[in-house]
Amino acid sequence: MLRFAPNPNGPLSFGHARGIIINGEYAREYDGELILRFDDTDTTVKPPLVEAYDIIQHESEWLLGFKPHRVVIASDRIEEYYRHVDLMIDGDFGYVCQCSAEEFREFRVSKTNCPCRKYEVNYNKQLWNKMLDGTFKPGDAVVRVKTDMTLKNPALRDWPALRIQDTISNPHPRENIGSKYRVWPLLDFQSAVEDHLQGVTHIIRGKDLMDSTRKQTLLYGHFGWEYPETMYWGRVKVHEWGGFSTSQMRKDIEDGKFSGWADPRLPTIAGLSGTGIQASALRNFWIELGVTQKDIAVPLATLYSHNIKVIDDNAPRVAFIRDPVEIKLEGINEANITIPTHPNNAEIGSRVIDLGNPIVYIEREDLQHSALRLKEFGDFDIDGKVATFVSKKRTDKRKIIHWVSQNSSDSAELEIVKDGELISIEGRLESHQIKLGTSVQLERIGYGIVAEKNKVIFTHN
RNA sequence: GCUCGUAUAGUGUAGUGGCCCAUCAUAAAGGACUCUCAUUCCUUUGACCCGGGUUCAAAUCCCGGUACGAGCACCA
Repeated sequence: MLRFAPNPNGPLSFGHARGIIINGEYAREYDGELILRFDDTDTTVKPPLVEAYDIIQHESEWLLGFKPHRVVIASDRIEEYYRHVDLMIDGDFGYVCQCSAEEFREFRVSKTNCPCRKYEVNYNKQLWNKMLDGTFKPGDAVVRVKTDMTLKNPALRDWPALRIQDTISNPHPRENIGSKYRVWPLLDFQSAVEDHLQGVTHIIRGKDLMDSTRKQTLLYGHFGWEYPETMYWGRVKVHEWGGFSTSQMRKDIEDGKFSGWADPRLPTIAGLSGTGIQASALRNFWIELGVTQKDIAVPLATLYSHNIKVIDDNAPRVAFIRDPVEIKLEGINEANITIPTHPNNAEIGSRVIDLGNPIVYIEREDLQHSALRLKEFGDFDIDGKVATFVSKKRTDKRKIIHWVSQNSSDSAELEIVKDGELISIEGRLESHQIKLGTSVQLERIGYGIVAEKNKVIFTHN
């Protein structure tokens, strides 16, 4: 029983894909189950985005190739967490602490017990009720787990389990939750209790959560539970992207720097899939990286190479002419020609090029040669804007170029992300009946995805 | 500062004491095929952080060093 637990403060991004894919893959491999859990217990610092709940479920399914077996939403489970606070106070391994964060920090550093620690169970119950009924305001009190203030690792000393949030000013965005609760669990407590309740047996997560494991293991000890088997992965940086965070992207989108979560410049799942990265390429990529604790920096080329393997066999070939120059063909007889859509996959069929009007477009850059071969058509000699037919067969080693006919092409746009900038290239795109969203290969340019009838978004080359 | 963790070719990764003059992928270079600067195929280059120790035997175990990273939030 595994789980992946994102904060729904935005849709999934590249890094989340690792979490869902690795956990999902282990679940699949060992006939286990995968829980998708929304850890939406912060309404102030990283408030959830109400649309994200649905989007994340769809994106998870897309990434995994199957639906998560169970979906759990932490904000639906608050009463359950309260119940465990009662158990914790009754068992005298939890207490209400009224120190400020700064005050407690000093106790943590000096390894001394805070004064709130010594109170009786009954007094703690009273204080806990004051947290719940609103007597205490945010910052006035917090529930702590009793560990040991002399523990070697400072992170583990009497760590905080629940705090008060101002849910009047910052209501939870889910309508049925809203301002219903003022006391909310922190990640370490919520996650620990929920993992036990759901019967999680294995946790695979980032190594930034290593101390979480240790904190939670101490709590499990108090409850008499057995902590799941845990593995960690290290940080992954993609050289071409640098650092990014969901919160920052959210801000940039709100500021209008990006068109939305699906902006092709963003390393979100929506952005990646929109530029033609396939779910199975992402799966192969993350599975290949595996679960090591090393911090790594990977080039995008690795992901692209996986993507090419996925799409090439079925990517129709299409011509797109950048910086097109009109050329008149002399000496041809055919009104149209038929050429294959894919060089090694005949099943994809063929395309018919209309030459009723003997005008074609080629890229300006190719015009510097005086002898050219129009691919799948014939050899031509170029003189100015006129191309004279020489031969159907190849007569020499002249350069082979892609081209489109005027009748069988439309003006179109190729959108490319380069160094974080969105660049639009105008040109002529071969007329086609390709379904939107299909990955194609623009001959001599690279792979792209048909976003609109006359707009292709570049994937990679 | 305290605590925890990691260290194999350019980049990733396999390898848990002898099958290792170290696997695979990717990148780079060269070549074959090809009516695309694509795909496919072949070849080449290229690595066990440093220093000690244990052992008949160490990439693999231990100690120290160094480098890098993470945690010490009333975020997740």
